[in-house]
Amino acid sequence: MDEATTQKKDIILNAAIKVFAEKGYYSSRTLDISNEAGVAYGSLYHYFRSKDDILISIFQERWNLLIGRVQQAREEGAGPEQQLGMVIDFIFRSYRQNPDLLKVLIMDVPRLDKFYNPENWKLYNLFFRGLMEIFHEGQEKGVFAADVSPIMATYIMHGAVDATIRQYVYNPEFNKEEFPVEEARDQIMKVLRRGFSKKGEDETS
Amino acid sequence: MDEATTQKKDIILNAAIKVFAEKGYYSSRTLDISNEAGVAYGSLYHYFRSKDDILISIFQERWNLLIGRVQQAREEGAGPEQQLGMVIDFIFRSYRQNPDLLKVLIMDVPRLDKFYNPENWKLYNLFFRGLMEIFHEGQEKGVFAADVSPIMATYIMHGAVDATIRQYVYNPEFNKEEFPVEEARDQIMKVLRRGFSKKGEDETS
DNA sequence: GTGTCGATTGACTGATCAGTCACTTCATGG
DNA sequence: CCATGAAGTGACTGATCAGTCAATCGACAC
Repeated sequence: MDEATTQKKDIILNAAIKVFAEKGYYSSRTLDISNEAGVAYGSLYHYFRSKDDILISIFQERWNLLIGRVQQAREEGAGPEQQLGMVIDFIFRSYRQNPDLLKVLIMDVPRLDKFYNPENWKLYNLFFRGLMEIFHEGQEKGVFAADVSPIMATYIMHGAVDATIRQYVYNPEFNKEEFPVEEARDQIMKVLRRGFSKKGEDETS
Repeated sequence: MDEATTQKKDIILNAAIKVFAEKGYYSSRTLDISNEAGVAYGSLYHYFRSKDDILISIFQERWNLLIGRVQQAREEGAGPEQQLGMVIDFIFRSYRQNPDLLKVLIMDVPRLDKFYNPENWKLYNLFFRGLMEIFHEGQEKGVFAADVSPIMATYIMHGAVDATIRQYVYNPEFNKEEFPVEEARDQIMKVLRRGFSKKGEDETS
């Protein structure tokens, strides 16, 4: 795939992110995407097999970025707590930079039947695998409590971040101005640090 | 609305939950729903205005149940921690009893454009309001840390539960047999109790 | 100047489905 | 036993759209 092709695909993908975020996947017309991208309707099908393929491509491309960041955090973060903080921070910065993308990844991708194939599951779970490694290392180093399974810790962390961003994206009653993303991020980190901490371990049955 | 009408509506709603859970809202045909319910196609439109109306009715009816349970927990739970536990326990028990319903509430309802009207937001946020009261009381009684806002605590709790149930519903790589719901529930409670606990408050900057 | 081939175009088509509606059946009460 | 209207029926329709395809463009080679 040459440079020009990659660029054109990217233009279409970014247009699709915008359109999907605005109207939701099923209400979006492929014609809307081609208009937004400034290409002919038929060109979409030159670069992608189908509408589904466009959505799945968005996921695959951007999810790989996320996995890369987890890897980077593993390598550069001083300790498990810092590594966790880096991942959470990256997700919130991604939201600030491109709320539309997060909306699509959180709301549209998981609703597509075709998304659930072995290839995508593998990719999806790679992110969780990276997080689990962080928790596992934290337990071995005696930083994180040993009585919480890394897999549950992973889901709890992911859920906390996911649900919060959902509020930013959808809840009109949630005051974004009075509650900036940075504040939300810090509070989540605070709760998770305490929740996973070794120090609290003996205090609950 | 007389008894017979209520019953018939309920039959249709339950059939719809099954169909939506199986194929997803957009891939479900209204004909599938009438077949599943054992009523004529046209009858659906006697009891409901539209396909959207069916999905929203599912949400409204069942969400009111959830809100009632939060209220009940507020009245019967000994302390904030117990009350929180009762709510979490109710959600996990709902999943065990009717996984299809949870799947629809988590995945299909939030993806419907028509869902996002003021009436539904109000109902949706009533649940969060109830949870916030629990956290607020916990802070006043000195059980929960004062430096985590009740609203964030609410989202974190909701997200943790939501993300975990999502794994049960969707992730084929997640081993449900080796990790029963009760275990997941207990670990979430453990992490949240520690995370929100007053005792950990001074240990993080 | 001419040939080749991938990129680009958008009008068209075939299939799909939510919702309608004219009709039938049933229950109730006078 | 009839009248009335609510409940129930399912064939049909009108609108919608994803995806196709035959035609055109344009860049590069020889």
